Amino acid sequence: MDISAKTKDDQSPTAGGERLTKQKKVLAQIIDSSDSFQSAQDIFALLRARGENIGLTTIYTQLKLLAAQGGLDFMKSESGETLYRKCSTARHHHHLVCRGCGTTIEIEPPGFEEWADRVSKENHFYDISHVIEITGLCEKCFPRHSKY
Amino acid sequence: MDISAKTKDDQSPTAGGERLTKQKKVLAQIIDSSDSFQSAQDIFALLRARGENIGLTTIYTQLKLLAAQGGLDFMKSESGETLYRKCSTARHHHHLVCRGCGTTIEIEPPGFEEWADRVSKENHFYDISHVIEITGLCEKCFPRHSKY
DNA sequence: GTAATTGCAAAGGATTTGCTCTGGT
DNA sequence: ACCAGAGCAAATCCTTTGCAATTAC
Repeated sequence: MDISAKTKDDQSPTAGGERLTKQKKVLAQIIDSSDSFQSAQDIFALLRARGENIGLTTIYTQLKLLAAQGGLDFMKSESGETLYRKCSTARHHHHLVCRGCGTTIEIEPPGFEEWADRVSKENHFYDISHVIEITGLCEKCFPRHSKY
Repeated sequence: MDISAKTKDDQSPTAGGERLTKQKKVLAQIIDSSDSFQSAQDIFALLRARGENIGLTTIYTQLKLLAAQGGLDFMKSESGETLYRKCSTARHHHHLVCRGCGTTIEIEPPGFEEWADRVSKENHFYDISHVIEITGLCEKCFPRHSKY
């Protein structure tokens, strides 16, 4: 039971170095060449078909990693799969505004940008822009916050 | 191999009869008394804690059934669970508008209303209302749809 | 009595983990 | 050589299915 040498939380920034493997290149290429959302399984199947065999585990690991680093957008499909797509460059924030005192809180609808992109594309709309505005009364401005 | 008698798609309205079981009542009560989204597992745990033991399978079955009949709203959590909540009465539509010719297409951001409710509640905002506006150029109004 | 329903046990499907081997630098 | 990364096998988690026992009507 040697528990001494286990500095598991070695978060040294840009520590030793990240390695550019063949698998990473292939994945990067696939992600980059698609504008739509794909699941790890999708990519796995695609690669098998294409001849190149990369382990499912690796795909899962890399996609998750990339998403965590903010390099990929992701969302859940209705069937339960996690779908990934290259990051939408834009991405701005939206706000929750109190119509009483003007207090503003920054909010981020999960997957909204992606959804908007997709719906727009499905309907053949281009050069998109959007606005989300949620207004309400904050705690201080709300008459009498009995229940809730 | 008797495939004859299988009228599986027996959609006869109020056909033979649906049975009101103890389990269904309990579930209805639980769903009705909560304003937030809960997973089958959540409800299962809740019931165990409360003493009443209803099978997980039954909970899954009923929730899915109710959702299919439109009696429940549902969404996927980030962790992959399906969350259910009693139907929101309100619910209005939003639009995708072409700023060139004004063409309007009705759209429905999946889970947006629920999300807005939740974020608002989390930030202690009440008496909420919101607007979503996506504008763009439809196929006819877009200069030259080269790529995309 | 009879079909609808329950719920255990087991199957399924997505994703993660343990761990050893491989390959990048 | 050294360690990040690959990937097989097995484990997890949520959900569905098979099916015998139960129960509402």
